[in-house]
Formats: sequence, structure tokens, C-alpha cells
Amino acid sequence: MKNLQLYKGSLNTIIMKLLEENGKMYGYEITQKVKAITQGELNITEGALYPALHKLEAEGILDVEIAKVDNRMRKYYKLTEAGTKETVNRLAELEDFIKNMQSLVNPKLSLEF
Amino acid sequence: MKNLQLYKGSLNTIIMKLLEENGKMYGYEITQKVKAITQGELNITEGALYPALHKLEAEGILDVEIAKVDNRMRKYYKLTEAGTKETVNRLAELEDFIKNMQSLVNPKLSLEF
DNA sequence: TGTTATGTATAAGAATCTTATGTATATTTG
DNA sequence: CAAATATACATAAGATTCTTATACATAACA
Repeated sequence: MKNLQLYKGSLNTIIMKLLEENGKMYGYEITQKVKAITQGELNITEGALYPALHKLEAEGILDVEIAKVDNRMRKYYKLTEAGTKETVNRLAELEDFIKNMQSLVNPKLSLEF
Repeated sequence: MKNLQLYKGSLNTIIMKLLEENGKMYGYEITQKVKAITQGELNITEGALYPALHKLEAEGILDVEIAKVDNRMRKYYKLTEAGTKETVNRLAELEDFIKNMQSLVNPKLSLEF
């Protein structure tokens, strides 16, 4: 993941959300999708992505399915049942995180909520 | 910092923002303030806080001033000039980060902006 | 008098990331 | 057509940030 310390710890949540939305994706596709959505601001590095995918697979969050397209290997990942449930939690945690950060950074605004 | 991986990398920004707002604060005060603002959700641990403060001081972001209150030591930290400037950048980065995360997590919503 | 609160500090280890490198095929460009 | 870029996966070394545990010391409370 390129750019900022702030993104530390958010990669798993990003991966899981994208898979929840798109059914299945392969690694390179995830990097391109994130780059597109953030208009080039966030570039996930392979050194961060692939170990993260392998770990999520080992934890039973993701399933993998190997394919060959244009003579090149692709590893499609998708959420397992457990992974789908866990994604709900992660997204709730992310929402709380964002709310807390906004409260910290913009205390006046948070009084209105 | 207790709780979630998500908060990784956000501690420096939190510290700097609180100091920008409150002029000067000491370590323990920061932990209590954060706990109060997040309604107990975010508990900064000493093992994270003190090394972070020392590093920010070494980087010239913070100045320290030692005081003795009720026979107990306090180290008051405040932003240096450079620190004040840097805080503006960090807060802008945090805003971008939050926007990007919201785009990733709620793509439909982001289309409306 | 023991526990909790206040206050700072560090060390060992875990987790996550960057940077660099490696392998391989396909496509584009000069 | 050769070189560069894009596609696609992978890992290893090192940096950074955090958790957990421990340490020291005073004040307040039960």
C-alpha cells in the first residue's frame, strides 16, 4: 500500500469489501480497482497485497480458484461464508473508526450529531 | 492504542490535532481526552503514546515543558512552528483518507458527491 | 491497607507495510 | 523488431507502529 501511514490496517477491510461487492476478484484487479476508485491516490503494492490475500485465505475468510486467461495465471478470490459474516463486522468497525476520527478532528461538527 | 488495526498510523495525527486545539497537553491528559471524545471506544496505550510523543519531539514537531503538579511530574507538549504547519498537512491527508475509505466502502454514496 | 487513579517510561514481540527483487507472458511503441 | 510497459503472481529484508508486560512513583479512596 503506497502513500500514508493512515492506511495501515485498512487493507483487509478494503479487500473484503471489494470482494463482497464484486463476487470474485484477482489480485491485480484489486490494485487497479482501488487505484480507479481513489483516482490514483491509493496504490496497493504487491508486497502488501499478496501476503494479505494469503493470510485471509489461511484464516478461512477467502477461497481461491485458479484460472488461466490469455496464457497467464490468475487467482480469483472470493469470500467464504465465514468471510461474508466477518465482513459485516469489519465494515461496522470501519464506520465507528471514521466516526471517531471525525469526532477527534472536527469536534464542533460532531456536536451536531 | 487499543482496539483495532484500523487506528494504526492515526495516532500522530490525533496527537497533533488535539495539541492544535488545546495549546498544550500532557500525555495522560491526551489518553483521557481521546477516551472521552470517543466515548470509551479508543484507548491509547502508554506503550504507543510515549514513544510517539518522543519521536514527534525528536522530529521537531513538538516542544516539551516539564512541570510539577501535586508533587507529580507532568510533561506538557505543544506544537512547534514547524509542527503547526505540518498539522495542516496531516489533517488534509486524514480528510483524503476518510474520503477514499468512504468511496471504497460506499461507492453508491460517493457517486452523489 | 490495598486498590484505583495519576503520571511517565521502556523492552520484547506481533502485525502491517515499503522497497527491492524475481519470474513469466502479452501488448504497445519507437 | 527491439525495448518498454502492462499484466500477473510471489517473497525476503527491513522499517514502522502498535500491543503487552513491566517498572517506578505519588495521591486518593475504600
